[in-house]
Amino acid sequence: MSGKYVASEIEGKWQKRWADAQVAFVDTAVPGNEFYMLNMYPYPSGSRLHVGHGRNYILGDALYRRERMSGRKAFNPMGWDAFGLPAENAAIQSGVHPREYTMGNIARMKEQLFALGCLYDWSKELASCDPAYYRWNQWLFLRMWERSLAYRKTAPVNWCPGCRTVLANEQVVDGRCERSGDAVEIRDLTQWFFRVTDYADRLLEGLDHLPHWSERVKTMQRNWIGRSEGAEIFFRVDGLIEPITVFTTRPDTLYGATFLALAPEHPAVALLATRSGRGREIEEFVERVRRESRLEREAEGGEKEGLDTGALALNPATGRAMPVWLANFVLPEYGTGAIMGVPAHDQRDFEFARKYGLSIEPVYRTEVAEIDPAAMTEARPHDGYLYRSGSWDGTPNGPEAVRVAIRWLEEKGFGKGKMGYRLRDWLISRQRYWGTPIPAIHCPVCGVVPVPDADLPVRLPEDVDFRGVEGNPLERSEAFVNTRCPKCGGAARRETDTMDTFVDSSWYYFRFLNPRDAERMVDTARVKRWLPVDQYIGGIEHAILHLLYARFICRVLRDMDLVHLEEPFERLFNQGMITRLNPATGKTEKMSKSRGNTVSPDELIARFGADTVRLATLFIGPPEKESEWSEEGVAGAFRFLNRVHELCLRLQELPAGPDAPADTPLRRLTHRTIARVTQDASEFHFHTAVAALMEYQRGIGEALDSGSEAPAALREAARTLVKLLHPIAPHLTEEWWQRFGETGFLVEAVWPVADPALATSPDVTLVVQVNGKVRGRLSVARGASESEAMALARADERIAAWMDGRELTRTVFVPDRLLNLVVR
RNA sequence: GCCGGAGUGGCGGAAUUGGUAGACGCACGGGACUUAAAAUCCCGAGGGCCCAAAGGCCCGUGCCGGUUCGACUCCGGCCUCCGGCACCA
Repeated sequence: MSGKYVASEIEGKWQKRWADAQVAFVDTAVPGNEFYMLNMYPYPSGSRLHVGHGRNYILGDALYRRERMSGRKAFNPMGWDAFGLPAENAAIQSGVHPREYTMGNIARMKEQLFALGCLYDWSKELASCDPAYYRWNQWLFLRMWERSLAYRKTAPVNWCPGCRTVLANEQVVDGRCERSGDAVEIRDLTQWFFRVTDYADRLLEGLDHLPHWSERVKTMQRNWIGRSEGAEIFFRVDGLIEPITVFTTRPDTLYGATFLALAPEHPAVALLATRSGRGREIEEFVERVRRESRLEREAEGGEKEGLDTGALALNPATGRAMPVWLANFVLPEYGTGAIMGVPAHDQRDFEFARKYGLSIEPVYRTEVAEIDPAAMTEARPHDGYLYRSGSWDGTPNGPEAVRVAIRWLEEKGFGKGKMGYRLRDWLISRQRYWGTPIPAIHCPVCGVVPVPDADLPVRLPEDVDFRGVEGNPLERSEAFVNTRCPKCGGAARRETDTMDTFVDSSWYYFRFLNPRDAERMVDTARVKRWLPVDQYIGGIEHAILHLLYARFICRVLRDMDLVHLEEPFERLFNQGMITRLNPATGKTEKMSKSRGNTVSPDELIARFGADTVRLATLFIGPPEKESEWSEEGVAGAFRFLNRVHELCLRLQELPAGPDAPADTPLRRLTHRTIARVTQDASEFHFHTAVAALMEYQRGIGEALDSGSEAPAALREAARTLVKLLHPIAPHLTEEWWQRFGETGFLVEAVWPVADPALATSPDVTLVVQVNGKVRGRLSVARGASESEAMALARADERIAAWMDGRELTRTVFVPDRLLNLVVR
């Protein structure tokens, strides 16, 4: 081999050897010394593993290698989130079956992972589109159905016209489909849901026990669950048998409630329409509001539209009649779909009342303020204390006022305390082919019947044509749709909805422990031994999608006694995105295929090698933040690896010398570097670890040049350098491990341990300050006393000059750090 | 509006149980090598001021104030940016 660093030669050789040795890398567990790491698994739809997206694989691999070298039994599995819309959309355009498209993408991505030198436990590989995997989605669905955690209902749901399917609320961002960007419409459809709202409190409470998750993600989940404390109040309405129930966070303002407003979708609206003389008007209003897309209806500053139904409700506190209105700003899915209007203290209610001439009655005031409702220009804050509120009068604003109101409501039977949530049930139906078929059968006699366990999996049919097709192709597959009712044996039709792909990803982390198990979904004993996942690495985009669903399904499995844990992921690391200047827009944007500013790793690997790409990616900045990609950074990384290579060539030619494990400057540098790199790598701060290694490389070179270092110290430095650099640049370092005459894989070698006696130097620089300003530096022996330092300081000309003619009033001495002389 | 996070050189960033601000890299300038260039290596550099030079002084971590011998770090009040939620009752 030539003296020059030729990345391709070295990397090809080691990638082949690692691939051959894969089986040996898969460990059996040793309890108490385990490490289970999970990269957010790639989507095959992202057919190119571009550098931006690839950062978490490189990060994950580097951490995995370091953990292995630290003697932990680690495994790093890979699963493919293989179902999804992109594959099906590609099929519609090209006619290629989604399976073929998906498998091609997986193969391509695997090649790129190998090319980057990433080690995964391929024996645990799984893909969600495999019937051996998705049958357990179906099995889980059936268990949830038995427990009423899966159910079917007709409800206004989000419909994406571009994807031609319904979406979960979590997949709607600012009124648009998070995938296609189309404005989402609201349609009344009968769909399958998971009852995630039953778990709202547990999901919320659990966040308090995740100290290793970022505040950012936890806040996002808290906001999404959106719990608010309040009360339900029942209002009797003339002509209705059932009272109308309202949710409010301010039951203490009940005396100020002057109207009720219902969502046009409220179930009582139909009755009100027939009873009042305004049936036609009401129907028209309902129609008009429902035609508005969610985007229009929730738009900020949208005009408040209302219609008086003519019905009257009774305010249980004041005994007065309140008109019942319909209002476009009342949303059917939050609370009860009905509100009580308190115009005096709520800006939205105030505007509505002003527009339609409804009365305004303040119930809070401060000591001084006398309030004239007619003079108000906006709603008043809940300032001061209650008045005009019967027995509640004089109660100051605050939690106590709410408690007083709830106690009164409960005593009188007019209402009760209640929590409100923003979170809604998880809509899992999708009107698409490429997903897990929902295991249900529609029988004209028996109704909706579950598929018996023995008939699982319900497989996707193969005889499907995709090209230019409208709607769900499953509906046109006779072989799939036509079946027999498992109960009565009569002719029946199969459910053609498939599941949201987030169902697949909600439990795959359990499946890595028994990927080929045909007997059960999860292996409870192995889960007990390995879970929770020690370290999860993923992007922030899953903060309230995947990560909320996974926490939910984990709890469901726990309640089924299949797993022991409440939280699946102990540590969560959100790597930041890589941005890059987009030549088309002139702006720095996140790297993505759709924006056309990606950097292909293939090209960079061909030019510089995988080690350079890995180094540049890790060195670019702190991994939790987003960082801008630069070509110059890659060149810098390449230069450094060349310097390492050349240094290793010189170290290789060392003459054999006597062992002299002395305390030398190089040995001190070696052990200080071990301490730094070990610490940095454990915090994912590979960028500072690289900085330490750059200093180390230069330090070893200088030690060599000096000619005075003990050969033993140089030999130690050579091996330490490749060990510490290995997680970051694995190929070059494996090569040098071997050339230095070591045997076995470096990835299986022992991570070096810093000798604390050597990691600290015998001399320290003591800073001398006068009145808090640095005026000099002294080199003293570690542990020097205050009087020794004082003597040295007085002997220093410069310091003496600063003290000259002034009175020393105080000295502050921090051993090994500083001496501060306070003078007057 | 509510909640969370962040503001440090030309740039990416380093340093926080309060103790030398700017490690490491990029870009830049100078030098060595070379016929020359590239590549490589070495040196320099926060801003301002004094000095022939050696060297020295002042200012400086978004802004204002506080605590302290000493503040990027702690406290109070602001400003800006990023992210989440929001006609949510």
